[in-house]
Amino acid sequence: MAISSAATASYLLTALTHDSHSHSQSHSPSDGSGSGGAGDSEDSQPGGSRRRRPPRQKINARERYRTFNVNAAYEALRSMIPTEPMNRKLSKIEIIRLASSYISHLSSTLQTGTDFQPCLLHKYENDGGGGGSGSGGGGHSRRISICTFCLQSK
DNA sequence: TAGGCCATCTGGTCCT
DNA sequence: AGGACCAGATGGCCTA
Repeated sequence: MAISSAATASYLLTALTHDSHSHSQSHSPSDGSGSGGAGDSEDSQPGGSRRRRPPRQKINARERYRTFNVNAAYEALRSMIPTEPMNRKLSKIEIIRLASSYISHLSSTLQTGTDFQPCLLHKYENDGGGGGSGSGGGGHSRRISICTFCLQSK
């Protein structure tokens, strides 16, 4: 992560628009045979006996740009999740899980009309129905799950 | 050093 | 046909 910068975005865009049919972009994160994959994406084999593969640079650049956009979306989502401290580093899976949990928390806040442990209150209010609010599981267990954001809002 | 996380490459599939 | 999306593979970086 931590790639979010206008410079990176502009680099990715120029890499896309310039078609990148040159090996001179050696300052890029990985222009041809980077860290991953088979690496021999080039069509120039010394022996020349191998079958030529179509140049992948353009496709790779597009994929990099797509990944950049995905990461930008992760950052946008991350910025909406309150954490302590606020700039705490979150992995992608943590962002998704916490965002899901935070949405549930906000939903409970709306339905109960209070911001003091709304998830707990909401659970008690719905206890008669039998269906647990979210969290899934077997449904038979009586475990009380403590909402992270309820704990934070003390 | 092992494990987690990530970026990148790559080939396949679906869509326009 | 070309682009978008996806999942698998791979290697690098960081932390406990």
